Amino acid sequence: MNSLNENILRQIPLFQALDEKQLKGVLKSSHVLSLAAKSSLFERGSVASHFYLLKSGQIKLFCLSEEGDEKVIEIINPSETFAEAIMFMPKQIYPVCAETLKNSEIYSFDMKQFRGLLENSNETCFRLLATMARQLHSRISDIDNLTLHNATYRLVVYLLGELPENAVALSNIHLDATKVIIASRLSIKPETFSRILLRLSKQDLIEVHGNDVTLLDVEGLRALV
Amino acid sequence: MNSLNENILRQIPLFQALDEKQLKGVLKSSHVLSLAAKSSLFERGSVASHFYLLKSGQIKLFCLSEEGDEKVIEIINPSETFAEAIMFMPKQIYPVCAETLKNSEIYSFDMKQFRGLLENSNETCFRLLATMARQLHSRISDIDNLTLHNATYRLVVYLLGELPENAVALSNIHLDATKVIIASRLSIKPETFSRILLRLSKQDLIEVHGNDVTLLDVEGLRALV
DNA sequence: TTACGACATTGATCAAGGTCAAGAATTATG
DNA sequence: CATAATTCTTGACCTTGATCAATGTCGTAA
Repeated sequence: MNSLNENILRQIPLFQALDEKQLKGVLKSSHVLSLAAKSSLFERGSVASHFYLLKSGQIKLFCLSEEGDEKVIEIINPSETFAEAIMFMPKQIYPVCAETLKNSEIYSFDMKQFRGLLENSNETCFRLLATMARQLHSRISDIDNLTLHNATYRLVVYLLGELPENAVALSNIHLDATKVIIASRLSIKPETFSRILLRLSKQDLIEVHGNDVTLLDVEGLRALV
Repeated sequence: MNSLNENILRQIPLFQALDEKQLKGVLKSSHVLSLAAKSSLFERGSVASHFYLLKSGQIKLFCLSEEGDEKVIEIINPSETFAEAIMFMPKQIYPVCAETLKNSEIYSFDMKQFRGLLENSNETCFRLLATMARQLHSRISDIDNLTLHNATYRLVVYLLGELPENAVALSNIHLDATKVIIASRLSIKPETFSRILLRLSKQDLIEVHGNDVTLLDVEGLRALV
């Protein structure tokens, strides 16, 4: 079975507190979208009527300047929901753009309908509050990094953050997006990104092979931040 | 009557949906704090057990770097609540520091107690969701401005944002915080802030007298952004 | 296999804004 | 009112990371 069903929804925190009837309602008002890589899902400023759950693929949420420069706010990976917060914004308008980075399957949910459910599921409200609190914290942390720390710091923090919990010496990290995208997520230009990786390599802190980065000296990296 | 009472709470959106009994509960578990200017209310990383409503005065929420540099995330003015979102963060820890900018009176509310109320007031959940959605949007907009726009742009946007709705030609703006604080809010160094104001003055776009700024040419300013 | 396009690297140069230091202006305080 | 303490401004200089341009690498499709 390829289309959205109850079992899939039950895996997602936001939907876990819904009873069977509510879940059925969500399913009924949901749709599956299949988009090729580099397709737009929504534009900043357009009317927001749905929020989303990524089934497979990858999506970037980003802002554009007048000159066409792009800033990636967030990279969405499978089984993550996004754009839920807009349900409660004063204007029902997407504040960022969304575009697929890979071929993607996306579930969409009707905001109005879901808002209705929330009125009868306090626990789901709590889950949404938790989701939004996490996002808010993450954005504050982004601002902190942008304003109080330099590009190298941000990149090293990113690398260390990609380490699995059970980090051992010589841990390997796979960059699961092009370097241009990751650079933009960190607000670094691709050229600078490349130069920083080179410098860290020369200092024997990391080793880079394409999109695979080996952290040679985790302690040394931690010392930088 | 100087201390917190129902009438004050009923003015604040977050509390408006509570019934009388709930409101009484909130009052019972709340306290009033009086802090002189430049006092710390809480530190980043300390355990968060209360959220706050500013009665009078002014407070800055800010981050500190290892070197002691400061980034003001938000300036809190009277009848604004803050730190509510922490109730729903994975760790009950303040993610920023808070310090008074002026002598301040602050109401504090017990998070645990309020969370309990939320379980029985769906509408209050909705109000909190709306509050947090607004904050999230505001942080995203900050990131957009930081990464895609330069210091002059940010300052001009700030000035235009301070215009009252019914903006007329030659509108006057009062900077209700020291320039150092506003500069930090905009992530600009005080020296640069001062230079930008000077340049805008030379271009006859604004006129500065101490903390009062007259926008001489609103159209011209809008053209810059 | 080549040829094309996207992604990545490297070098040379530049500019925005930061830093440091001195002085002016404003505000608070005894 | 005088003096101290902030806050603000201005000048000279510097640093980070951006920009521009050229070249290299890799994967895909004809």
